[in-house]
Amino acid sequence: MVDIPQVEPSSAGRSHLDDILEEGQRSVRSTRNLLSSSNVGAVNRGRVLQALFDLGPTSRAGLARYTGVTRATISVIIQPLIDQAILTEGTPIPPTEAGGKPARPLWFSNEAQPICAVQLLHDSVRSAMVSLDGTLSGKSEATLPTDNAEHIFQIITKCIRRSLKASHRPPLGIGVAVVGMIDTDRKAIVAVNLAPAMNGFQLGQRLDATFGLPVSMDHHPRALLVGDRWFGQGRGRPNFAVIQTGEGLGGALLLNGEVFRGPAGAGGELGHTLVQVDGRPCYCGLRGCWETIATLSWLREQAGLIGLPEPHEMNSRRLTALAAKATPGAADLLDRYARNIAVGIANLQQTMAPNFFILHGDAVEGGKGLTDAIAAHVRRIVPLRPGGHIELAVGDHQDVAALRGAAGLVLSDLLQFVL
Amino acid sequence: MVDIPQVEPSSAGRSHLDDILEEGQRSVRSTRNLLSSSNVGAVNRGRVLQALFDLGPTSRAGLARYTGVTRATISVIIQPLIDQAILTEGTPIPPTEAGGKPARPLWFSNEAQPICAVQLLHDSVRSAMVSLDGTLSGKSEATLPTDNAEHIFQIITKCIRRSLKASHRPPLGIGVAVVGMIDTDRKAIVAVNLAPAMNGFQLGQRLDATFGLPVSMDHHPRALLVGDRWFGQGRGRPNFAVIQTGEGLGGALLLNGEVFRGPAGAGGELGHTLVQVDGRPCYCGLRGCWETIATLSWLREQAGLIGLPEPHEMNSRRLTALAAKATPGAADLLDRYARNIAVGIANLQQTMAPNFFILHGDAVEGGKGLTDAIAAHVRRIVPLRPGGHIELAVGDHQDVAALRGAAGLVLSDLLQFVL
DNA sequence: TTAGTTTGTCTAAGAGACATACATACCGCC
DNA sequence: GGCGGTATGTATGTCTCTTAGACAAACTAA
Repeated sequence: MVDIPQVEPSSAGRSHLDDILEEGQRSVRSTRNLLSSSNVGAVNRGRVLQALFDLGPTSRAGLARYTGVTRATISVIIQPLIDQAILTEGTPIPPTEAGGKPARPLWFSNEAQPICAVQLLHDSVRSAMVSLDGTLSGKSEATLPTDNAEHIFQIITKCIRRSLKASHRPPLGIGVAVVGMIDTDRKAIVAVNLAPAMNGFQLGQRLDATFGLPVSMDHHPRALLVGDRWFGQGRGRPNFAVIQTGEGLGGALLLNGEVFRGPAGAGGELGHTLVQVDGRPCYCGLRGCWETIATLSWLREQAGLIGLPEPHEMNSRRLTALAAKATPGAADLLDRYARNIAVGIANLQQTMAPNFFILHGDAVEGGKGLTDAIAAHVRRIVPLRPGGHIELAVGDHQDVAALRGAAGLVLSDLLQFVL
Repeated sequence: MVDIPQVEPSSAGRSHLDDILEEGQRSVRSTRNLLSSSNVGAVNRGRVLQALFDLGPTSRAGLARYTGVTRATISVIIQPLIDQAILTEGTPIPPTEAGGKPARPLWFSNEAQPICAVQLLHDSVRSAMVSLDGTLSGKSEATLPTDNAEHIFQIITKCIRRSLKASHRPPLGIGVAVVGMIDTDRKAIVAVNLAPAMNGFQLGQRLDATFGLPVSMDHHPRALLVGDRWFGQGRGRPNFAVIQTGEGLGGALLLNGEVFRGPAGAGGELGHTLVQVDGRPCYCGLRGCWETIATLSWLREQAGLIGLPEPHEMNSRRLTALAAKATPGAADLLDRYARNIAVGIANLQQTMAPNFFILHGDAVEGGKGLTDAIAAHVRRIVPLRPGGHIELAVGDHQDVAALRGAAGLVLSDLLQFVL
């Protein structure tokens, strides 16, 4: 276990939205602290913004209906946000046949500050600016060395600087999605497979110090989750899960409108849940982890066993194509792969009942056929119960999803008005 | 699947605490509704009461420090609760060496209303009155017929009436712990094993109509969870899990201070998570459910296979005794049993990282030896990570725990001021 | 006796949502 | 064109509730 000293984060370079929402976060986060009248303002501002995100462009009256308050209240909350060019009024929408004054929809201003999104892999880093409606710009990418953490950090900051140039406004913050294990409390890297030089590196604190911006950081599946929550299929949903397949396996959960994070950001380590007691050995040292039967390495091994062509480069896309061409054994292997993936999803459904799953990673490449097969296996495994209709969906393309996810981390932190 | 029509619950016979806290629950529950100053009062009242629960008897000043507000605020919140005889002041506590005015500790009044707790099993019903400090009185029990739901309901109400006589004050509500599958939205029974007559019965609505009291209802593991949260080992903890073993397997989770309930109360169906793909057939129709390797029926079968005496009556207590007497095979079987139980706990830890587990049911009878063995297996299976120290504890005796749990359901509903 | 400390209460001020009334802007219809 | 109906957005006084600060009460230690 890597020893990680705790450091005070700087708070320089704060943005408008920051200042507005800060108060609401600090004390309201803890269940034991009482609410004060002044917190209410910050909390409600956050909720109105979240409602706007979930509904899309909406009039004051619409927001009032949705949030259960009077139109006057919404006006008071919205006005300063308009004054600060965070929101703008769109062109009035003609009323329905019933008549009435045209509604003036509110939405995030083009002038609003963007978010700097970073995706950190074991051998490369990618970054971009993400606007509040999910548009990417200023994409940048770099290969990472393996020698030492300082050198790696230099490359990362260079990459970020290139992206920052794409925006003439200072960003709201920097969101980092890391493919590896993270300590979300300390915003530090615990362990990245294949890149041991980064283990224990306080990336969050260093980025904060370098750019003077608030940093939000989490591991890859959780970033995909918040990306889908703000910009994708999960928009407006209070409960869903993200499952990422491919070389590894990961998951993340949104429960009752909140991103689930265990202590120090633990939880969601689905890849190493046991699905086969005394099963195949896993690289983690145990036997029968879900990873041993639902990743690409399993698929490649099986493809080799049944003599499919180029088994070492097998993946969902190729296997689906082979099955479509009626290659002997391909359809059967595809179904077994679907079943193996379904096992972990079913276990998660039994445990936490999110009811809605968004797939990311390799399995997405298998298309609707694979997705439907997985869904069918899940439904077969999970006994039906009231309110338990299970749906599977497919996430955005990996590249976009990851960066939007990193941006979503910042949004979640900013709007984390809880309750 | 049983079809369950929805019915409006009556709201007759409301109590003081009810009225006080009602407002805070209704609109604050949903994250999309905004807060109002008047909500703040209800929410804070709930939080102060929760703080008092978690801390034990505490002065106004102590509560103020804990909750981060001024003493004046606590006084304002507390005063009406004292006036209504929900709280009382205890004898003053002498100050420390530093001097100062003696603190007057606050605690729940003996005059405070109790809670009616009911435990419903497939063949019997038990009830009691539970005071706010967890004391049980007026215990009552009855065997249930199997013929039809109305008859069963009559017996249940008779049992409850006997318990109600033990209290001269009207209770805050009726809490029901059901050994079976529950729809918590509709407070209806979905399915009780071995008692199909009750399937689909709207128990909550009927009890409400009969007694004019608010009814809180949930399945057994979740009742144990809230029981431990209010009256047991989980007191004051924001995250922990309850695992119940024995004839069946169940679990429940407290996450970030809130009882986890999926849609319609789903979730925590740990017994039928897969831990052995293509494993032993389970009565649910699938193969390799956790239940197939970690319940008493597995233990009895294995005991028979290795020739232990009276295998059909084997349980943790007897097996532990046999192992202590160095009976051949007993210690080995006990360890395998511990390992099998640990598998499900480890999977839950990997998925949700509650870090603290309270065992209930048969495994408790195995004493510290079995508990330690389970803990050791869990720690072996789960890779260590920051903030991930795993602890196991043993719950109260089954009878007390279940009824306190049922009472805890009412408390949770009343104080459900969410974050 | 005096200074220091902690508890608990009182009062004025401030934040913020709510109810209500009102102006604005559109529809359909006579 | 005028009129009732309907929906949006704004202005005003009221209500709830926390906060800050002052103060009395009760105790310790020198």
